[in-house]
Amino acid sequence: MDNSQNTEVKILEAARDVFHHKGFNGARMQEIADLAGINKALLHYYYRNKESLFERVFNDAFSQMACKMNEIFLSEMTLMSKIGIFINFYLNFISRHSYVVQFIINALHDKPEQLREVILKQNLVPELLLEQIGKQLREEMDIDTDPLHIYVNILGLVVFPVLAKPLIQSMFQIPDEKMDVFFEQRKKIVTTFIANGLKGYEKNNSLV
Amino acid sequence: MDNSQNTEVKILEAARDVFHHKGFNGARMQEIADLAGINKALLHYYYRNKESLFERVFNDAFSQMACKMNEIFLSEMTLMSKIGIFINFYLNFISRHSYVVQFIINALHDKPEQLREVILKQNLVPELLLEQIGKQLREEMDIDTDPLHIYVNILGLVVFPVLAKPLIQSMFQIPDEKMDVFFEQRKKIVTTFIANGLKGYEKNNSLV
DNA sequence: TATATCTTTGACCATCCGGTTAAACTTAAT
DNA sequence: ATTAAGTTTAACCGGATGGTCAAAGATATA
Repeated sequence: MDNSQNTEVKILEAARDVFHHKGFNGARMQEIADLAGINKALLHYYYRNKESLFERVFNDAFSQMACKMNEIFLSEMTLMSKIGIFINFYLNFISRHSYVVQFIINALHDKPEQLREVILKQNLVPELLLEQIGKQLREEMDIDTDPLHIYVNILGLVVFPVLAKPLIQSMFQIPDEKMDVFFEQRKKIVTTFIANGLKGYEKNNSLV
Repeated sequence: MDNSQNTEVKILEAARDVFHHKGFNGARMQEIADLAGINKALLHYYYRNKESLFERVFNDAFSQMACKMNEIFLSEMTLMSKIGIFINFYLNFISRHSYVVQFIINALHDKPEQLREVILKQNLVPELLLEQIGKQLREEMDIDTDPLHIYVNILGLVVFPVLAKPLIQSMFQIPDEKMDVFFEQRKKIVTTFIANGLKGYEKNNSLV
């Protein structure tokens, strides 16, 4: 029994590594088995097939990200504090797990219907999150606009550079060390950029 | 001769479609041949192997995007005009070619070294672009900050929602029609968000 | 018409890859 | 000790896939 749990953990960790880095089509069951230090048949003993293993990995990755966002944006703080914390947490987190977001986005791009079910099973109620952001925009900053746009703006400023890191590096020939500095700088840069960007939506200046 | 040019075009169009939608690992040479209406062996007659065909498709996609960006940001206009035009052009363009950016980003993520060479062969001098943006920030808006951050901010606000479209739709259960509206709204939203965000970088307020 | 070159095809090959099977091993309960 | 259930393995299978080859068809040249 003890050993079996251990095996499952090893499988999950190996599958996570391989799927995150190579996606569904690029991943090989053999490679996952090798990385977990087990037989390929044992992989199919624990997970019926590649798809079910992939779904499990996706579920874990997605819930991890979504829960953290919920935790931050549904907590008891100023909206601007939340945004600051989110930016810092996220830019730190992805310096170590830069592929997770791309993995999620690609997975959802490849099999939208299949994974939509996986997402819905998690009962995350993300509408609450938007409601909460909308409420705080109104009450704390006198801004009455679609909170989804604001949320997407924040995500875009934080997440995009991570997704596009290889693109940016290739285009502008930036070495790895300078990219670390770049991401560290963004913590401040993005925070003030958002703070100032929001001022455009104040009530007498609203777009909607 | 005439027919051979025709064949090459058909191959390129088919390869583009398949690679853009399914990536390198998801694409099948047979599918490309079928879509082009030719034999699979003929594919290898024109392009030695999958990799070389992929490189060609990547090169075309990348140069198309990069040239358009260069064209806009190196033209003779106010920086804010350029940004406005870029936002409008881009949000229109990707409503029809939503997968191109993701294709480029994924390709560069999968084979950074290999494709870096492809990029360098194009002699795009993107440093000029940053220089030009930096100059206009200084002269037109009295902003003295790293133009790369600004450029990435703009790209993030415009490109990220496109990349994350399936993610956003799944999370918030937004139907296709509403997403069209959403992207149309962003033209205004992003423009003012950037305009206001930039104000935070005015000289006596600079971060660097 | 004969010849050389370029284009296209059908058939084929080696390998990879997801998945299966039957048997062996381990463990805990009786 | 026997049995039953859970765990692990080696060997194997069938189909998919990237790639090749020799020959046939088309085209232009002399």
